[in-house]
Amino acid sequence: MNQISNLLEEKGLSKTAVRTELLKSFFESKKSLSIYDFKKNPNLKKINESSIYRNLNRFEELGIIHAIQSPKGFSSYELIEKGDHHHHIVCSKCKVVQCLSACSIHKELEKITKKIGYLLEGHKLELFGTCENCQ
Amino acid sequence: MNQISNLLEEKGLSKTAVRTELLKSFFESKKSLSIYDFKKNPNLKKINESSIYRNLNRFEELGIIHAIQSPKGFSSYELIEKGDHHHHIVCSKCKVVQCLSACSIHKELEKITKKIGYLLEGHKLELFGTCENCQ
DNA sequence: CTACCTGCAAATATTTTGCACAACA
DNA sequence: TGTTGTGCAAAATATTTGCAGGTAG
Repeated sequence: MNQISNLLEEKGLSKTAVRTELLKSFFESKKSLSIYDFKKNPNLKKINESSIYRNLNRFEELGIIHAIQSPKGFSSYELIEKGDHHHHIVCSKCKVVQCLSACSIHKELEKITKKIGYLLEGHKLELFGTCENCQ
Repeated sequence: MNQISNLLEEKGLSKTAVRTELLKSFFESKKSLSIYDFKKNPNLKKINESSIYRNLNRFEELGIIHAIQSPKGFSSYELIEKGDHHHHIVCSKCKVVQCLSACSIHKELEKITKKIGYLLEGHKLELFGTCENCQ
């Protein structure tokens, strides 16, 4: 809980029930969370949606979380953590999203880009395929 | 144009004005297209949005295009292309975009995804770095 | 002719905004 | 006490659906 108070203070946000509950969700579940996850959470289900959206947008501006678009067309959010860089594969049929194990291609890409004089800083990779169930 | 007729026939779709115009857009512009691009296109701007959405969904089910979610929260679509597949690197400073030589990672990604039961159909990779001049 | 396709209008889903009241510092 | 946050209702944006008439094969 101290972690949450500190984070809010560091970012210059006042400590409110909504923000505390939202951040608690993020710290407790390491996966990405959407408005639907918050609406299922008993501690959050009676909080107004606009407050949730407003706070998520604020957290995003302050670099606490970042938004990713789910293939079904709504936003999900996850804590910005340094280090755990990895990618996702999306099933073309059922749209389920699965994490791949830690990214192993960066070194290889670095070699390719060095050849043409570039200094590689980052990359973004999205995979599309068919999952086991849908094949 | 024959390319479009053939594709429609191959997929068992009747040839209509809407489908022809949509596919023409995809073949002409190799970048991903959204509903906004179609509404700007003079040949498509008077076509009803629901027809566009219905056909895009159909094309997607049939494996002609795939949807990607734009970070702004709407869908964009692009042709699923066999063959001339390659990636781009964008310079963080001057924003110049350079093509990389033909993509060499697909086989490797296939191995990774096969391990978790997925049949890989495609991938999208964007690189960010600093070009020779800007370093 | 008959099945499929399209336009229109309405419904649904997701997110944002304005305003009045409430809580924080 | 004054600024900032929240709930509510309505608006804005993105997409889907039902139905009635039109078109392709």
